[in-house]
Amino acid sequence: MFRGAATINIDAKGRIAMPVRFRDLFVGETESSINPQLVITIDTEEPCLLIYPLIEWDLIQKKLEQLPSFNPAARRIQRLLIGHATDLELDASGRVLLPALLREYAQLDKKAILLGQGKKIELWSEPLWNARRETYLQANSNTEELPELLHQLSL
Amino acid sequence: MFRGAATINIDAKGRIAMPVRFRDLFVGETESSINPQLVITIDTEEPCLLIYPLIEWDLIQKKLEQLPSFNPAARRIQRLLIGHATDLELDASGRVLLPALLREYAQLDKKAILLGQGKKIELWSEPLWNARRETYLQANSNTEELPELLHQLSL
DNA sequence: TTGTAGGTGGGTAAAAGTGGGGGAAAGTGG
DNA sequence: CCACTTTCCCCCACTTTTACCCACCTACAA
Repeated sequence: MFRGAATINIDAKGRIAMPVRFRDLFVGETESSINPQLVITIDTEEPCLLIYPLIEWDLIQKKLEQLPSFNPAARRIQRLLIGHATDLELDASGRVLLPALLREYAQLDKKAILLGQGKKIELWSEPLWNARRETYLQANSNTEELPELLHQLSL
Repeated sequence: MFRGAATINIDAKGRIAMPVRFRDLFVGETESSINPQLVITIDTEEPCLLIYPLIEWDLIQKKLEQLPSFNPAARRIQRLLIGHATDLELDASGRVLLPALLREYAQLDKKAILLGQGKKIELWSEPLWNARRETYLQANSNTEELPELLHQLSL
């Protein structure tokens, strides 16, 4: 289960080093490869990237493929998510090369933030995340907009 | 169950020593580690931090992850709470290093207050807590604003 | 006073993160 | 099919961070 934030640098080649505490959660269960395997794709609602362990992504893609083909919203989600999903492997020193297209989508250059989010990790450009975080913090929960589920939640 | 307040110092490295009477409540039940394990994250409504025993936090994170992914209010809570949640372990002398990002969020420097709050402990910067406490004390409960549940409460 | 336990400060070795050179592999064009 | 270019992977070296350890201080009780 992923959680927590980490600031990371993207090097001149467009690589990121996965923090150690996240690495174990990517362990590849395929016999073909020893290295941890992951899938990276875009978030359709925010300018950030989503990183899943390969096993998790497979389940999600299956669910996505079962959506009705003639529903436009479903097609949108399928094309965006599955269409941008890229297989990656951590190299010997725990790094991956981010595809140029995805790097561009999330406006990643030098400084970035990894946000653990349960089944996945989100990858944000640092300035974009800081801005997002600010607006989140200033908006004290509008309780009227919250789903019923949240009302029952006691932290 | 946590209760009561404790004043503590933050040392030059950003560490706090967990008071002994709180330590037992963090006992790690994982086989991987002997040391007490805890999770620390931010409070979304106040500039303070929340400290949970790992076991408790896992339950909360599970509930948070079940919220619908396409609901903005749910995403906000997930990103803020799970995104800032960090695993920590008490070291041999019962101390933990507070992540720099969280220290900054709660404006912690030298003097701090730990507030036992049932399932969790709150960590406040001392001046911020004193100010908060003042406003709480001056605002004698406006009984008309109290939710129905509170009216039925007999102390 | 002395012993013990909780709290504090800081040195240091090990681990994690970062940058970059060079060779292999893949892709491209003639 | 070969030559050339470009991408990317592996490796090494350096810097920074962090976990671990030890020593001391202080308060309280025997």
